[in-house]
Amino acid sequence: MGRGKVEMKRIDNKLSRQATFHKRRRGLLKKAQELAVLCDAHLGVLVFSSTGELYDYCSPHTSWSELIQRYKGITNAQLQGTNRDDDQKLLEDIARLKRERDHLVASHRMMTGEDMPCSTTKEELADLEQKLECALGKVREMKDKFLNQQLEESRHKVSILEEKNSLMRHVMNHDEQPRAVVEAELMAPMMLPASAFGSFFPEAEEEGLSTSLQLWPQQLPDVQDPSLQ
Amino acid sequence: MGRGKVEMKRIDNKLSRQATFHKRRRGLLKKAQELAVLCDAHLGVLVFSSTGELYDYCSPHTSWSELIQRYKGITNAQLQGTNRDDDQKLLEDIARLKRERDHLVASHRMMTGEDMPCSTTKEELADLEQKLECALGKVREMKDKFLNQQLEESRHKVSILEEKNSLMRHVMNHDEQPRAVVEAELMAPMMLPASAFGSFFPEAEEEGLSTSLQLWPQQLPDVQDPSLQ
DNA sequence: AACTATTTATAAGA
DNA sequence: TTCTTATAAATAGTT
Repeated sequence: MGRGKVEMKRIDNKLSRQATFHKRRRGLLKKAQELAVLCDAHLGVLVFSSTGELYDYCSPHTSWSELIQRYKGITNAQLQGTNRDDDQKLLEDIARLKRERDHLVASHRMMTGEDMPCSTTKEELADLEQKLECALGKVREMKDKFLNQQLEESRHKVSILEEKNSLMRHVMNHDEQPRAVVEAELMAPMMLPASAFGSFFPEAEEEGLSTSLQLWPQQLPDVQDPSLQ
Repeated sequence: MGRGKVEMKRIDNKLSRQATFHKRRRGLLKKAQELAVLCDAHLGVLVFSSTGELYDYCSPHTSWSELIQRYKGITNAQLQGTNRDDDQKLLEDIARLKRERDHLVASHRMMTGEDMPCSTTKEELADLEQKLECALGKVREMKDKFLNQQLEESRHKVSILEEKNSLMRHVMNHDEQPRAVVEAELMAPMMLPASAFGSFFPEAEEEGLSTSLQLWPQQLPDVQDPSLQ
């Protein structure tokens, strides 16, 4: 329901992903409350944005703890009917996650050309090469954008300084204005965006956003708990 | 969205209330999964009909227990009936593995230039560029080695065939030797390495080595169990 | 369940 | 963000 059909997969562009998240989250919570009101149902919706913000809705006449207790009651009852072995399930989850992790680590090694599995074929190598070229292009584009931004800001700074400079020269040559006024103006701090020499995305510093990625491209993360290896 | 506007209050008629519940419940769960897929959000929807039936949706990359734990963490609410103490350690392991996994996935996205965190600095971009260049170089080197190997083997094959060919010509022109001997020699299979047109590392095929990476550079792995996503 | 006339939701663009 | 608008989707009332 929009200007075009939309493919049901993760939206690549970060900005439109955020925009869509905002709109659809509101839509979802609205529909949830409509369902609760119209049909007198007990329900809850719990949403975390990718940055970890929490949005939720819980229908009238109930509460999250009640919903969760009912949920536990029903799912446990169902589990009891079949396989009552939660611990086993958790252990399986752990095994699966470890496999996933190992897979990702291996992917990373492959991507960096650090370690290629024996079975790699010619086609896979060509494919990998193409992916790396594409990634490199994107990163260079980003770097370029970044440098241009800094250059522009630096030029802005230069022009401000030149202006002050000429004003100063003028004052020194003619000494016509009351000195106090001129000095006050010269002392005023320059207002430049904080990002002039900081990170690529200035807003990140202001809002205290912090992803788990900051350590990146240094190394793969070390695993903290040896028992998990 | 229907034949008429609908007032936002409990539907009195029981039948239409049930019909609406059925339709809107499906709509809600569908929208929930769309939001999760499109925006990569972690979310859950829990619905109880007035007769107590349970319907729920939980997005990939999370689980109800995880959602509830996060909710608890944020709201500080003392929700009960969630986990037994025994499971606590296992759940912590799972949480840690998930964090690791998310970190790796994010690294991969960064590496492919698909998604760069806001906090990326100039230095990190340059570093990433350098890493990608290095990786690209390694992959190209490997491809080169691979092609050269195939070329060499192909040339070897050519030289063997030429030799046989000249032998044949000789026999046909002079017909001096007993035919049986010549034919036996011509029929012998050519002994070429198995890898001539196979994978880069011939020994893999013989020893049945198989890593979990074969699907690589296509995509990040899909997780098989929705409860783990 | 199916069918549509309508209402809603929302994608894209400003 | 927020508004607008063209369009896709959801669904109310009906069969």
